[in-house]
Amino acid sequence: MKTACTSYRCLTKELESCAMNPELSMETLGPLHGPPSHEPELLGSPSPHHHPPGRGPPVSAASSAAAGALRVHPQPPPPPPPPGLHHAMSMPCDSSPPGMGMTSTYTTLTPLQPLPPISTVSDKFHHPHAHHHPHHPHAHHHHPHAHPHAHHPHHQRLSGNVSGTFTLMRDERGLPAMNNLYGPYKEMPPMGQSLSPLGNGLPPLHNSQQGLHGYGPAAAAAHDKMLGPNFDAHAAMLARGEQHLPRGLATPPAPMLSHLNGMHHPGHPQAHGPVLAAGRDRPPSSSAELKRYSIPQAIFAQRVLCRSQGTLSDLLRNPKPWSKLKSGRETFRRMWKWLQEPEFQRMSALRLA
DNA sequence: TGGGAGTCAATACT
DNA sequence: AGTATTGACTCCCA
Repeated sequence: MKTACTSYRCLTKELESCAMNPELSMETLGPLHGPPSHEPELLGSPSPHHHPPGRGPPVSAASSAAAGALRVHPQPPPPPPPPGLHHAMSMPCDSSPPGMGMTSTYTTLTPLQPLPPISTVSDKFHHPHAHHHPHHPHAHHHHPHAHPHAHHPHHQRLSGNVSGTFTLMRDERGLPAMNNLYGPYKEMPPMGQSLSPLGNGLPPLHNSQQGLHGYGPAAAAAHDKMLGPNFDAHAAMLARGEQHLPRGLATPPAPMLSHLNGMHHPGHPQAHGPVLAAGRDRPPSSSAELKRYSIPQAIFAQRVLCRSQGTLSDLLRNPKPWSKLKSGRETFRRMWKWLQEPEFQRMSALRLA
């Protein structure tokens, strides 16, 4: 795949240029310094670039798993999103022009539009109309890396305050149709729970507030330590962090989420006390959450993260320390943004598939 | 040029 | 059907 210019990378760049502004504020996020994300978005080009690989013989799972586990290092928390950003996310992947975001969906609920690149979205958040073209949502977009290099311009920061977290919120009411939205996914839990597929592990926080609490100092302390454990974790952190963290602290409590995935990292104490506090009970792992809601990794990966199922699976199982992440941070950002959105939007996004 | 990071797509496994 | 694993590939940086 990636060979030709058709490769998604190439595409990505192009898109990027067009599409978005990624930035998101991760910059704001502090630790993250985010690179500008460039989001790749999808274009759907399914070209078969890839080679046929031959897969080797099966490897023992155990060993693999172990290996994966090792990878994780404790890291500093992902940068929490800037406080202002809340809403940003909407459609991550699509190449829709800026300006359009799921947001519109918000209103209309039209679901299925592909999400525009996060960055884009984020910025756009303000504009509620998303008109995305219907790209094929499914097109495989494979866009590879977000290019870290791109620099982005400044975007404005979003200020919203949507509580991104999983609260169930507003949606409840707003969504009469919720069921529909969720339709595809089996049981939706009662509201109150966190929906995030990612499972932030957080307890149902209803607002980020709660979560944030935890973030305080401990988090800061933890800060460079590890992040996490997982994808979720990162995302979660981002998500939450943003809201309450003092700006100064931009750091989110990374650790908190450690086990989200179900992984425990013994090594890390969860210093994150408070954070966890919220969830002390052990928040569900992301994976668990996904399962809970019956959201397939493939769907989430594609729709929200613009990545392949395998990539998501790997991220969840083998999280890397934030500090080690480079362009891969973009993926987390996406997640973060997604988290920031109102649930129903989140669901809508997923539903596309 | 080599290595690391990130991702994909195929495939194995549940 | 969904998830985990893995080889291959691109891009970036030292």
